[in-house]
Amino acid sequence: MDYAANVSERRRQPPELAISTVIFALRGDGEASRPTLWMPLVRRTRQPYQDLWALPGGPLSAAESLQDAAARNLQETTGLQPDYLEQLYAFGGLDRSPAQRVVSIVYWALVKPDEAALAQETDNVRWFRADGVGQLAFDHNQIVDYALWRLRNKVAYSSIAYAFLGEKFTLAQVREVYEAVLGKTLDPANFRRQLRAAPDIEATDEYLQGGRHRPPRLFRYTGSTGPKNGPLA
Amino acid sequence: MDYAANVSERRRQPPELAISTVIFALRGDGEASRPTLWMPLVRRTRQPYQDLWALPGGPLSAAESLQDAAARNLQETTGLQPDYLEQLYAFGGLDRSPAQRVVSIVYWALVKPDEAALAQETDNVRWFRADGVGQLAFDHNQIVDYALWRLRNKVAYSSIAYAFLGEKFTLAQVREVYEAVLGKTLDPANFRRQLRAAPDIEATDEYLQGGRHRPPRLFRYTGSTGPKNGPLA
DNA sequence: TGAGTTCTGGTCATTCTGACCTTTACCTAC
DNA sequence: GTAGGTAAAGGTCAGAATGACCAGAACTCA
Repeated sequence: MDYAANVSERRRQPPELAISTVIFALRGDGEASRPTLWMPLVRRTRQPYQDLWALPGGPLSAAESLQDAAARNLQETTGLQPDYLEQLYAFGGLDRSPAQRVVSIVYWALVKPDEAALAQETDNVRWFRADGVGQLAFDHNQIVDYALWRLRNKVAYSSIAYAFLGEKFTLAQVREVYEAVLGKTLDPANFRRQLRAAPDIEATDEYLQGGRHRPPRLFRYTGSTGPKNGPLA
Repeated sequence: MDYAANVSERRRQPPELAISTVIFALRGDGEASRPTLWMPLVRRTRQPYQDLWALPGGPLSAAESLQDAAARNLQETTGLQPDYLEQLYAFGGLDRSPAQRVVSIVYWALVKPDEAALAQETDNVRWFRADGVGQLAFDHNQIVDYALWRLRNKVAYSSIAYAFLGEKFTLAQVREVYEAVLGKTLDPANFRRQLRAAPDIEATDEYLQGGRHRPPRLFRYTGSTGPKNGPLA
């Protein structure tokens, strides 16, 4: 009965529009192991779901595009300005939020290591491993799962891996991105062969010093960054 | 000045939420040639863009999910109940509609030939070739282009082609779907080899009679229909 | 009966892929 | 300084997948 009352109550008001973003970055775990996927979350300071962690987001201002709203909100809540920002999905189930019905248009973003290092951790903003976020507010666990699914798919057929890397990188670093995202190890020699055949990866004449082994050559990505499959491209 | 006034006017009101759908079906062109992609459009009976053709759509009712809203609206405007219905994109540019700002969550659908044959053509609903829709209302040309892009991509790596076909079909009919969508001819023998290697295509012991050539065997698709990559799957 | 059509199965060369090996070049420990 | 460890870098090899093409089978129509 309470449920039916809630439903008919909601029926009177138009759904509210909100923007949220799932942000991915690659971070070295400890010192020894390989880098893994991380994402920043914000703590809810109000009901509902007070004190639970949630995706950064907020209402859509009337005078900005969806993408602009996502970028601005990201900047305000986490201080991040990602190089890669793309629409993920519009979530509009009836019971996503207990009181007012909310339709969330969710974006997903990839940030480079230097950008991720700048991001301040505050009491209400904390980075989590993507595979260990715990229970989140609203349906945000479902959203994170879907974003991970999209990321894993897209990394396999697209060139988004370089959105995780700086201007110059070794081929082993590219491989670490793939390994972290796909969750499996790849043969270094075969991986290298494929990348050397790719048209938009250019060898520099610099080498990365400091490892306890033969110094690897640095490469540069000359393809276009950012999402290329949107309706605007 | 007028423009600035419009913008500040819009700024006061929250954006309106609407649902639209791009519907694809395969139809035999004339008699001789191959089937091509078609889509139903509805005539605008009000301003803005009165008398122009537009995608079927309407406002989001407060008590139904996005997908349900798309399916219901589709049924009401075109009489169609597609087997395949998937979210395409959320369009939220500032100037999509001249007066009130509208955020449209767009779905795309694939219908089988028997379903498409049922669809009534009225004065305000007409089928168009997908590559010759002319000028549409709002930003619907851009939306159609994007839907076509998605369809062409997805047909290449997914099994959505069978959403265009009935229960039993010849391998040549499957090839015609690919050829119509991709816009190029495919080698019949090589195409057949690939389909025979696919796990979820099953040969029946029936043959299609009536052609002026050797009767082709009928096959059945045993995989799951409908979108499988959504956040709910 | 022969011509025309598509169905169906096959060959062949090329490319792509995964598994694995060898040499190179650095670092560190002795 | 020398030996051993490590990853870089390039290569081989067999099997799978792909594209181009050929030939017989099975129907209809003239």
